[in-house]
Amino acid sequence: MAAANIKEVARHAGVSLGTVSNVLNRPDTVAPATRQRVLEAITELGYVRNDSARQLRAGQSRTIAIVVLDVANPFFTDVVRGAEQVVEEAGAMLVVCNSGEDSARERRHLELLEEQRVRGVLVTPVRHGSQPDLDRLIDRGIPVVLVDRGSGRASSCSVAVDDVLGGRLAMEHLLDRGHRRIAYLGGPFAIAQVAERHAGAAAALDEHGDNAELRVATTTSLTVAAGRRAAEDLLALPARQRPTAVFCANDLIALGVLQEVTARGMRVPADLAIVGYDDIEFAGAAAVPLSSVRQPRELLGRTAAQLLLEEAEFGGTHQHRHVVFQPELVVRRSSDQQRRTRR
Amino acid sequence: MAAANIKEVARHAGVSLGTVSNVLNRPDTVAPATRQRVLEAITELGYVRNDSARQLRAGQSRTIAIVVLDVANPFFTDVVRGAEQVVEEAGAMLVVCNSGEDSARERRHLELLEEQRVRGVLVTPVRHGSQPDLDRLIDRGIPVVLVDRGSGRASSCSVAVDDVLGGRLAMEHLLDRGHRRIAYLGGPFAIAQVAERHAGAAAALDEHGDNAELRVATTTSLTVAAGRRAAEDLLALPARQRPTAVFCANDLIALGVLQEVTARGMRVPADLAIVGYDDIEFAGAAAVPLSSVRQPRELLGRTAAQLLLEEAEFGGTHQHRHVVFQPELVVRRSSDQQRRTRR
DNA sequence: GTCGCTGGATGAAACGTTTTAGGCGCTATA
DNA sequence: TATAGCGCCTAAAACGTTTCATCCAGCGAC
Repeated sequence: MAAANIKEVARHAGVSLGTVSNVLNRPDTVAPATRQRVLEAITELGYVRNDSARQLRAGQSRTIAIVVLDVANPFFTDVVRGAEQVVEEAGAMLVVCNSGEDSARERRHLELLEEQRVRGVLVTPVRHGSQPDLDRLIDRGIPVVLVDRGSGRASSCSVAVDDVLGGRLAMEHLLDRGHRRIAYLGGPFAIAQVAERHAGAAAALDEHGDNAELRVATTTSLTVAAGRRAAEDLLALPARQRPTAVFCANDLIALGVLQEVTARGMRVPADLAIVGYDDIEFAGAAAVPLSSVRQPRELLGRTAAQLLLEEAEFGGTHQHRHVVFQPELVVRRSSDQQRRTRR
Repeated sequence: MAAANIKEVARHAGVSLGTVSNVLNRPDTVAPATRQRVLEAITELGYVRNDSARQLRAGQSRTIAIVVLDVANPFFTDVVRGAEQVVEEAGAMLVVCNSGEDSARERRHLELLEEQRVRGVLVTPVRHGSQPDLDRLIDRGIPVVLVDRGSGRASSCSVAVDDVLGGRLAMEHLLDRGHRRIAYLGGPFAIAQVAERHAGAAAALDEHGDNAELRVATTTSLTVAAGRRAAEDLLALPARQRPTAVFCANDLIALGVLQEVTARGMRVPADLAIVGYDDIEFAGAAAVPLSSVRQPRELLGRTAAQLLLEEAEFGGTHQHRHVVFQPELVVRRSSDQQRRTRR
């Protein structure tokens, strides 16, 4: 009932407190008979180790945290699963924190994690640019790995997918299919991924998009609901100005657009082509199967966790690394139709 | 760099260690001038409270855990978000653990959480029936709330949606649309929800299903992939035995079935009607919009968290409660077609 | 018989907080 | 002038581990 402590176990087994600790942590250094007695006392009293005390003494915990932009986004849940595998193999525990694309919540989480002396943090930051919160952690000696986010930072590892390339692939595809009025939907632009995918798209337009235009519609978040709202705005445009294709910063937005647009009786891709990003599991199963830029999600999580564990273990000699994966465009029906170009 | 502790802060500010603690915890009891000096010392040294020590002293942590069957399932991510709201308002921290429908992992998580002396646990258990792991926690005085899981247990609160009713609604709907060969897809049956939704379906069949039959196909998990596999098996049946409708234990399975079945050229709902469960956000956006049994997901999470906090606060006088919400059938195209009954 | 070694156990220090019992100087009250 | 009360602060104990320096008994080697 009341949590028994190691001292009571010791008394009960007729040994010293240090011996019980040895049974727990270095069982081979204690004589079999004694060990047996101690183990019996443990089960009899229902003793459970007090992790706070252990950590206090150790100065460090065995948990690793991952701070994601949105737990409900299938992209991140897959990243989490990847990280989980690696972390659990290493005997540590992964705690998942949700920033909800909100800097303040992100900071709050990082502070709490710092108080808990976590062994390391995987994080997809809400804003790019200077990140005092992260620097604090790093100064403190807590390893940080940026997830889905490249970085020139010399102070941490990062694992990313080339978002500029991803944006470029999507855009080239749409141009290739004959689209000339194209919209980019995503936001907020403070999120690096949003900005970089746009940059890629813009670059592709510069290079191959003779007389094509890219309209940008900023959303407040990367969710299905935000996608629906963005689609409404799009549909409110006079037909002649309305884009014939949209490239969305992620699949949730794309699915939102798809829902809204088909609900209003437009055909996809004939009236509006759509390309998403992430290739989440639901993209291929959508009303109109969604073209999307695929990222190796679980691999991203696994790699990030590996880098983190490595840094946590060999803090001194550790060399920061920046891993970049290549995205891949998956063309499905939502954009797979040639458009006759009107001149 | 090296984590400064409260003692150094005290020395730096020229006060005693207890005073620093007071500044941190009861700022109003210390004179403004002193408080100021201490706060300056804190920022100057970059002091961050050590949570392990705090907890050790307090005997309890301020974190609450939620153990879900599958972090990647949108149903659970919504439950998590609901719980998160409430927990954060209360100034606590929510950690999300994933059992992955695996009892061993569930146990491992519960053990770790017990070691951490969490303030409480929200859990959707992998198996129903007796749960020694949970009983252990409760014996220890750690409040447990069962989520999405009713219970006759007098030893904990629970928050659930009436799964038997949900199964019944789905089944009555399919019978009403004229189906006579119906399959139930879901598994493993050790998961209470799976068993109860089936029970509801079976009951409805008993009552209204003159000469109709319910075939059960057990899946190994509640995922899209499992749904696809189940659909393959279904399609392997000779046409005359093949069900004309399936009721799936959750939407992920239903989406898997939908994908596989349409890929093989069958029409939904004409050749096969589908009803899912949970009404996740992606259900309505599917290739064929999916009929589904809707559950109040966020509300479930919020309510569970509220009950937990209440129990954690008023442990002594707390009366366990069992909240049950009503599900609601949402009919969409995947099942909305009358079938001419052949006699 | 002495010495050194070894396997096994012990006792105490240390980790960084929070809390409690007091102490000190001052003011208001009797 | 004593006393009580108050505001502010201090010193020390306690939380439950882990670890490290010791200690002890037994034993083989010389």
